[in-house]
Amino acid sequence: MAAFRAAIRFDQGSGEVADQLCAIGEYLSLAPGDELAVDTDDDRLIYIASGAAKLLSQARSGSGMQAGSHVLAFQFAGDIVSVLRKPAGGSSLVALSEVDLIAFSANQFLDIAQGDPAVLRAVLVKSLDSLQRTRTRMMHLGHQTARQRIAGFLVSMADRICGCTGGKCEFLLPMGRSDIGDSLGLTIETVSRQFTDLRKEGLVSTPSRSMVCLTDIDALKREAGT
Amino acid sequence: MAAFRAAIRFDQGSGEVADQLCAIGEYLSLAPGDELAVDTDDDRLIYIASGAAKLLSQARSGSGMQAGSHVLAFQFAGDIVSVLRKPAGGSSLVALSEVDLIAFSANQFLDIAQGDPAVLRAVLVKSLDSLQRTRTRMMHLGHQTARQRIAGFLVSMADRICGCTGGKCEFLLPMGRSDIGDSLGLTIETVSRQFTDLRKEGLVSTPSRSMVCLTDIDALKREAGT
DNA sequence: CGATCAATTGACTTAGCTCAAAGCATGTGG
DNA sequence: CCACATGCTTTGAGCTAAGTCAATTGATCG
Repeated sequence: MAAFRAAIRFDQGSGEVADQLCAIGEYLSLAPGDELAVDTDDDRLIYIASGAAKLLSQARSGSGMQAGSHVLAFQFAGDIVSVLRKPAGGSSLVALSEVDLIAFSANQFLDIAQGDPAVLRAVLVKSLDSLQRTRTRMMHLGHQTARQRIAGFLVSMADRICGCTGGKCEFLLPMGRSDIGDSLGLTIETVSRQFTDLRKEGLVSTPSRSMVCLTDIDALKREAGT
Repeated sequence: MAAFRAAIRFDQGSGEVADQLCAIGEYLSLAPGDELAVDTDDDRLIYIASGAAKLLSQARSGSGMQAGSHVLAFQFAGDIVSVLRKPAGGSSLVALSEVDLIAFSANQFLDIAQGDPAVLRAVLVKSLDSLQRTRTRMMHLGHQTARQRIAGFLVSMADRICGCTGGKCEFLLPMGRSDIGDSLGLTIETVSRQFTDLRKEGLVSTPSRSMVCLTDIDALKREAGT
């Protein structure tokens, strides 16, 4: 919870508001594959305390058909995610690893945060940032080749998972090829072929299924054309 | 200015804050093709009072090279747009038609709005909505065919330009094929071919270069697969 | 040590891009 | 008011990157 306070800069505001927020937050743990129970009444704001998750667009079709449930984004510890209720093109959050999170009703959260403009402003700035990142990514999705997308994805994961922005780096990918492809608008096969190419060129190695070693992040950045 | 007050729900707050905001807002008019002068010091929030504009991603490369300046979104009267300064993956706003707008320094705006949580909250909710729309669009960009993108684009323009969400509809597109293609991640030629196909199927007609008549918006929605 | 599911590889198809050549609007000068 | 010039738009003919279908390999777990 201390991390949460830091994340939205409660220190700028009164401790009282923080306490109120803690009171309405639901503290939850998810096992890999678990989906955050959908609340159809209200949008929710989720603070991810630890672990990794994927944010899915909720496909239409009430029952089993999996027609068109796509990965919108991956989320890691420290992220604040908004999960919309069904009618408003709802989304859902599925754990990729063991995940600890705090869930708020968006309305309740805003009602309380309104008592502390600093908190509200911090959340606004965070969401404007998020908007910009998403816009940039959207632009890329429309104009990048498969190779650029994969290179960019790896660079981004290196940064978000182990904080590396240059040189060498090695980490476990919490998601499978299928989720990667889905989030980048590519097929599993194309993802795999790109990995193979990068491997042949010595930019990447994959000792196990989910472990990746990036031997030259700067070269990958160049490949990504970002 | 009255429209602006309504847009961000100043009525919920004190008139005083509205007055303060009006004081720091720059009221500007742009002719078609004009670019909003870039402010390198500070991010800006722009309220579009009338007209249409395109939001561009600022390509790197200081000088003339047009390498990679893409259309991120189209904006119409009533929209609030955030234009980021250079270092932060800057963006820029270019008028498509005669445009009237009000420009704020983001920081100044937030400093004042902080005095009125209701305003801050309204802007936050607007930006969370925007984020969700952008995410949804991003997902589509990754997974839709050219035909679906064009159909979706036309449906969206019908809604935003003349408020039509069904039946027949007729309006002037303020942007050329090139901007359309760019915003959808397609080439001019592909855009044109899709228009031709839709024309042959009687879903669309184009009496002049920039005029379009949609004969069946609902059918287009089905085509868009949204 | 198999059983199972994810990842890889291969062969083939295709949507959309590239390059190139007309067609049409829109605007300008005679 | 008409002829021409310019810049969009449309159309055509390949080409290529990525998707599809199908088979194989390899990892992970009971």
